Amino acid sequence: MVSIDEVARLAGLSTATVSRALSGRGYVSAASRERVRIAAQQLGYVVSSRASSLASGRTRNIGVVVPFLDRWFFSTVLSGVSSALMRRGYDITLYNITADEDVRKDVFETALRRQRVDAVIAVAIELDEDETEQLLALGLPVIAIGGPNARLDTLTVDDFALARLATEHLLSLGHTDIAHIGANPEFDIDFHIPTNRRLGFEQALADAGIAPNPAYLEPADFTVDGGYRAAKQLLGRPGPRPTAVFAASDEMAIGAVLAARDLGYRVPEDLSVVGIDGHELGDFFRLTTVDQFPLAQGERAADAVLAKLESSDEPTAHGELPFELIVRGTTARLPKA
Amino acid sequence: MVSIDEVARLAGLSTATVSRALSGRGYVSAASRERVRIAAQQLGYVVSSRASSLASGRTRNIGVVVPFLDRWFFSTVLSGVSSALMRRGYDITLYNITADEDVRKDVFETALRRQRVDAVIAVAIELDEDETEQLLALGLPVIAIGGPNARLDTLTVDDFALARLATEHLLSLGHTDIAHIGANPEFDIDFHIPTNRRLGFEQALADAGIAPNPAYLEPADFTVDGGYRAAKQLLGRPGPRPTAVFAASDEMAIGAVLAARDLGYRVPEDLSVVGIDGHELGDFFRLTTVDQFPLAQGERAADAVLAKLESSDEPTAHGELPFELIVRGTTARLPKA
DNA sequence: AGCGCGTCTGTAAGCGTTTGCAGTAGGCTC
DNA sequence: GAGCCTACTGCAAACGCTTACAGACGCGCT
Repeated sequence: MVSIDEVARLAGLSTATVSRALSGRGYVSAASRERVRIAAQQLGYVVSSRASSLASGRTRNIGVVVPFLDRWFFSTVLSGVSSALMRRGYDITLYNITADEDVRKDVFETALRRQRVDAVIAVAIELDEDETEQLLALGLPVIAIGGPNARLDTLTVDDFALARLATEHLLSLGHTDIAHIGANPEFDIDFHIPTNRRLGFEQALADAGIAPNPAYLEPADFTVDGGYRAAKQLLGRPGPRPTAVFAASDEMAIGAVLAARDLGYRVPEDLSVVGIDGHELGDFFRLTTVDQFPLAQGERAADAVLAKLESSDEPTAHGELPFELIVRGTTARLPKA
Repeated sequence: MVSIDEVARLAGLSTATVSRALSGRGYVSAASRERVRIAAQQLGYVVSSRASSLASGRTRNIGVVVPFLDRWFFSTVLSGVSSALMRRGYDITLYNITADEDVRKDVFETALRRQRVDAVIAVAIELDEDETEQLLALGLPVIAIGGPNARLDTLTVDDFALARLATEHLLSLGHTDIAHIGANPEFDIDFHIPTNRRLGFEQALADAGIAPNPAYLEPADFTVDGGYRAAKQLLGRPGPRPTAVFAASDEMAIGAVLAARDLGYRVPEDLSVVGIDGHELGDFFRLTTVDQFPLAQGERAADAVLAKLESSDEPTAHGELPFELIVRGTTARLPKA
């Protein structure tokens, strides 16, 4: 491995000047800068992050904490984070909080404290008091995406508003018998996203003067399969059936579309379906959805964390993330009886 | 940040002994070990990876190079890598090779050379000569998954055999008019996976004495949509139509199933469909597939790289990855005319 | 001419660990 | 009792950078 001394020797300068030239800190004459550049290039020198970070306290590395790697939403956010950070010359190290409690504990108590990262991005993690405290105690800039947390700088999408928008879209098409696939009202107290979407849904109905129908609330687990089963229940039960379904995720919405088809209902003629997310398969299924631009969420989080890193005083505040109704082919006007 | 000196003071020992006690290297009496444990625990001490890696040359961090983060296969492999490594106390830093040539160049020329990682896992990257050279020049253990590379230790799944197995499954059900959705024979010279799958398919047909029918070869881009379009072409064209389709990925197979349904063909009665991968949605669609266990691939790569790290002489050799035919509901016996 | 200032450079002291080496103590063998 | 070995410990020198500090120089000012 070639070290900074060799570059200094070849450039005929001290290591201090080489360091300054390469990092862009402090005064270096244009001539020296150029000689350093050439020498470094010639030797194929790359600064050792080990030594550099020990000496400077900066690692040029951001920790990203995610609950899942193999689910579309999270890997898409991660992809956004990654592309924004790599562009700026930062590396990213990954902390995958799994269901395993020991691993999770280890991440907060040990892994994140190894001084490997300059800052942390937490993606859609429901953090308890202790974990929030531990993140804060790192003394590093932290940005959380989703799951509002009063003590952390958070980028959130307004799930309540998202759900209301999706529901209002159905209402504006004349639907009044609208079902919701999503949170289980009995079990979702601790997990905000599904709950907020359900509440937004209910608010939209209330605003339209429609009383909530408990039979039109079907819990599901945010998978295609879950959405499929839920929709089958909603549509297959004897008695009145909904003319529209608002699913709390695109994957469930896709499941609902497939369930409707399997039961012989046409989408959107017999059933309108709207989802949330902006899933990559949405286009294929012509799914109407409220896109929350997960790739852009990742990029914004990366930008925000770098901004905090560069000027720690900046009051990053709590950012609101954009969303947009994308009307495609799975929703239509309620036919006149 | 509490340092090793404070632990040493509290334990009444030298920093050297503390270091040895915590790392488990060299002689330390049981009593000292215990005192160190307690002192470290009490102070909440965590070794600084900055200092530790500078002094020891070990980072306890593995670099993982992936071409995509937001595609199911890659994020699943990554998930496997991550869980296996975290379990062993390793961190993982991510290098996402995007389409952007500059980023790709930067990863190989700079990012990987920052001494941030002890070893590298390259997932399904088609490496050219230079890149292979650069990986080797790192002087680190490297494991590649997929894309056989004679100069690197590689874990490969035998795509040729996979494809042959899938095809033989269809043959054994009595099908002879079998179409393939996958590689474009004209453009796939540089990308081995699709090509090998096509060749395996053709070999199986040849072994069964069936002449390849160029009209039954439909290129597609490995997405659901691509599979859908390809299947529509295959089934919609006037003239003879295939009774079975072998798609080179599950996502394309799912597209094919949906296309068949949309055209009014029943699966599997009118058309059998088999895919490759073991995609998470395969179960939902009752898709017959050849599973290649991507999660396990990631875990195996992680184990292999750690094994190389621990005993560098071990001849890891070129490992073959397992695969298995999973027969579900999209394939059936060819009905007697 | 003398002064202050901005620019540039080098010297050397860290940064927080790990580890080679030397030293001690105790137990064995002869 | 000498000699050797093993188990344990501490001292201090790395590891490869960054940066505070100080010195040197040229410039414009008084």
